[in-house]
Amino acid sequence: MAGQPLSTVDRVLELVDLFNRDMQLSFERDGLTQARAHLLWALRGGPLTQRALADALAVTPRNVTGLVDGLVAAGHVVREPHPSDRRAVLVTPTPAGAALLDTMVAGYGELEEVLLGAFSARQVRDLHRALGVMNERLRRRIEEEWG
Amino acid sequence: MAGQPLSTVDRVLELVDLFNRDMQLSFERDGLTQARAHLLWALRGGPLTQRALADALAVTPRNVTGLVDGLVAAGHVVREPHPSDRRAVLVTPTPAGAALLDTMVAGYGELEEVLLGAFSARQVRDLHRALGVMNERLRRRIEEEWG
DNA sequence: TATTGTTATACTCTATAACTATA
DNA sequence: TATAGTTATAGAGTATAACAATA
Repeated sequence: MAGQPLSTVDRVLELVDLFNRDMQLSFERDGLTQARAHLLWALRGGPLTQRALADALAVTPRNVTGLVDGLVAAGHVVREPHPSDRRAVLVTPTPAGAALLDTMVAGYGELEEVLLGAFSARQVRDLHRALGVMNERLRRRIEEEWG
Repeated sequence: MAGQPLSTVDRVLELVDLFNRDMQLSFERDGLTQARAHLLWALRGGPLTQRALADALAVTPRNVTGLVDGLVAAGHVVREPHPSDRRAVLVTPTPAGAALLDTMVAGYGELEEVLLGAFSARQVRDLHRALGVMNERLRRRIEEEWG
């Protein structure tokens, strides 16, 4: 293992690991677990019902109940009645939660800077395209192999 | 959000998501959870003590005990006495576990094929280098920001 | 009837702390 | 004393199944 040159996929895997580590550390600093941060992130476009959150997070409704409970207890979100469907609740960030979302968005921009800082515009464009192609292939492979 | 062009970091994040999804599906097909697959993967270079596994997986020794228990019950690994240290155990793949490792290695090669298939040698080289630079920066950022 | 969210229950992964057997 | 691994205990995330309220 040691001393062997890394394959390109190794480097992608390494990037995945580093990403996860960095993000988890960020979330912990903000008092969020990864799962709760993920849910909060899903609200950056506006309030969602728990059902919509379950779909967005690819997780069961029961699971969303627990995550929202935690975020409510921490003061990051509130449950509000849905205006037209009395079965549903809308999960909405509190001001504190919205501020946290802002810092997440900012950290996101900073990450872009860190990762792409010293590349030329052309290199960034090529990388952007290559990543798009890889994503598309991986998506197709998942579709074909796992339905 | 919808319709907006994806930034390069968005594409990296998307790749991370797809990777995790694909791998988790593979592991489930092989009867492995993600954590157990990770441990088994760490054994691809040969047997390790549980202490070494705890370090490799960045996890507590107690946790390794549980994961090894599960893999032993499933017949993927065995605990063997360490030849020179009677406190330690060596975790070794069974033939079944080794076969599983082989399929993991093969799937890895296939992934390389899927992801890089239609790129030119030069494009792959550029991508390889870019990923190396990004990894290095992310590693440094983590080091600086989180110690 | 179908859907939204909850209660009940269980399993996996993770952590800390106390302990045993060895080094 | 220090290290390898286990037992004890606890908490978070996840799932399925049964249920109530509403559509």
